[in-house]
Amino acid sequence: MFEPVTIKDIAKALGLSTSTVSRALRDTHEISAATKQIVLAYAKEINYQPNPIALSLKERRSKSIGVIVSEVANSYFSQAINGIESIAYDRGYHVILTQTHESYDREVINVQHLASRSVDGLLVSLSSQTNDISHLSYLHEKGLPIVFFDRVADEIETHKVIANNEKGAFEATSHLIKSGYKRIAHLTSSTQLSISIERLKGYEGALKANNITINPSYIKHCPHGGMIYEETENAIKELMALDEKPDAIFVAGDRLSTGCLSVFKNLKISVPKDMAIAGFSNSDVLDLFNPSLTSVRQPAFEIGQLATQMLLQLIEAKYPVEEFEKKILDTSLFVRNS
Amino acid sequence: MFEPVTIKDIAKALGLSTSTVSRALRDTHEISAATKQIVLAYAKEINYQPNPIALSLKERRSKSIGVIVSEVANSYFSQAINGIESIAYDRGYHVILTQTHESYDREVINVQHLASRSVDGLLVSLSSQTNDISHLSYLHEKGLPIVFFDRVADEIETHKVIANNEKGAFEATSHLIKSGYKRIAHLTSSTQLSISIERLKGYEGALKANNITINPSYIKHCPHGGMIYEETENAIKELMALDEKPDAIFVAGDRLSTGCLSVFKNLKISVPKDMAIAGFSNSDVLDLFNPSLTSVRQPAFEIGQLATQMLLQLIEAKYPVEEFEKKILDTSLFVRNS
DNA sequence: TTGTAAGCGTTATCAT
DNA sequence: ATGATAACGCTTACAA
Repeated sequence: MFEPVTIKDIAKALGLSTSTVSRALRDTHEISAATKQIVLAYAKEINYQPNPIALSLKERRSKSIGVIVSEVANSYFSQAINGIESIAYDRGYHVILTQTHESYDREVINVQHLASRSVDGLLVSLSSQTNDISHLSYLHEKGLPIVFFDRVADEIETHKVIANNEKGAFEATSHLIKSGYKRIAHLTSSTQLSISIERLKGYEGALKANNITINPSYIKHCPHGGMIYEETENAIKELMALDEKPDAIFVAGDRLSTGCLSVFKNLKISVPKDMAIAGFSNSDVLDLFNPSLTSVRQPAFEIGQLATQMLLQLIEAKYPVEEFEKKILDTSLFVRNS
Repeated sequence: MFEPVTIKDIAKALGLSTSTVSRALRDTHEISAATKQIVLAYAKEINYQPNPIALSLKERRSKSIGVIVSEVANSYFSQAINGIESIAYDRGYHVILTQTHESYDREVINVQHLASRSVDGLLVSLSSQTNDISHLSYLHEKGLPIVFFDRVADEIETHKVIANNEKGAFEATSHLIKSGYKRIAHLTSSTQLSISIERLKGYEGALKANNITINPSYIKHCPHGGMIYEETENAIKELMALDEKPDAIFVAGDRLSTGCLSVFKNLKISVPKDMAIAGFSNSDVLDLFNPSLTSVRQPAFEIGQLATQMLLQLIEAKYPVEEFEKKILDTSLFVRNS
């Protein structure tokens, strides 16, 4: 079974040396047109395919990039991965995909697994549990190109690509305020996540801009970002148990938004009928049909593309890069239309 | 920058030979406990990481599997990929992801790119454009382990994992019939796709079982499976232009189902108000909120897991496998609840 | 128990 | 223009 053809086989069959064959196969000038033709013809005939692993060993690069996300089955990430793959494909890179499921331990393992030189660079969106980023900074200092997207680590000096979370949150919250809501709660994920911090800032900014006092009991954290139903349910139950129930919620995450909607769908406790929800969500299906969500859409595909371009730039840079960029892409607000 | 530590470095530093170091690092018994400790301690100190590429070259395996799907940003596939990744992770394999975007050419390129010995096996769901599978059968004959999932090629003798498409289609169509619909159209993707054929069979079976004549003009193909809005729109317009308009549609695909719903949402032409739609869809968000779709849900995660288990079994088999399995997992029907 | 050497597939360097 | 050789990092006979 599976006996791959090597340069050696071609050399033997044609009575040439491996170096000659190698030269013929690439576009070196130090070879006669005649032998070149013979080699190429024979290589084609027996369908020779170069062994990328041997090449990787020699050139100390694998032509592949590692991607670390929390969940593939999340519209935002699957769209981002689509963007990542599109650029990687064009540039001849493989995409190696890993998930953290929001677990710090798993993130560390994945990073190390990928990084032990089987990957030329890393595209990272941090897990919600991640506080300590030494596993990444260690590699970064060693020279492994890393680009963050979405959930970034400010401590590490490298390229970053994010959505304008603060502005998106500001707009969503402002939209709720303009629509007449006054007691706006904020449902968000883990406290330390960059996206949570930015979105919280936008939420608070909008309240301040409208002279609404920030009510700390209106701000609820779900560290697992909507992955655990009960967590979201409890947060909402607590909000609904308040003396002054909120009349709207700004939700700061994709899974959290749908989680929130399903809690409201199932909830037995009394919920204001005209409760409004605005939240980050990249599910194209959701805002096509769900009438009760105003969604903040992130340009996930573009973020993935841009992050990949930047990573490949770092990987292929001849000299160490000194200037790092933080690209911030605008979100768009999809307002419910009925 | 990035000067990786090798076994050679350790050997030099400790005044040992590379083979001794290599032995110490693994669990060979042909080594003294003393040197072993010294080597392990030093390796840890300088944070030695073995180079997987060198290992791959030596052992002729990369501990990675290639995945070929049409689109990541499709609930079905992202869930399947989640399952794939979960098993691959447990078994220490990397997942290399590629997309065909339903293009045959791209499928061929991806297959070749992955297969040229950088991957130990392939998990394939065919593109809707694929007729000719020689690019796969060639590799399969050469001994590359391949497992198909979802969209399979019956011509190739290997493991396959699919949902019970025929039964799912039968149930969905039957459900429409039981609900009182009589003129049930069928919106499906490319003619040659295994899933299309199976779902068509289930649709026709349900009609026959209920003594309803099959109306060929009720069966519409969208080769791009809902990826091109106009294609879906035209199909539906044609259905709606028929003298005897259908009163229900059974839709045979994930993107096609949402595409169909959005067409109805946008369509200006007259559409029966009580038009019922039942279709394959794996969007958990969709059937949570959309009242107008009865959805056939595939166990995508389990399909991904099972396919990966089977692939790894093939990869790690000591002897060529002769008996191949076709696993068929049941779908479930989510009926609209209002 | 440890070291030497060959080999995995390729390319670069140096001869010829 | 072509061939021999070493090297990429690792493992494994085989020798010592």
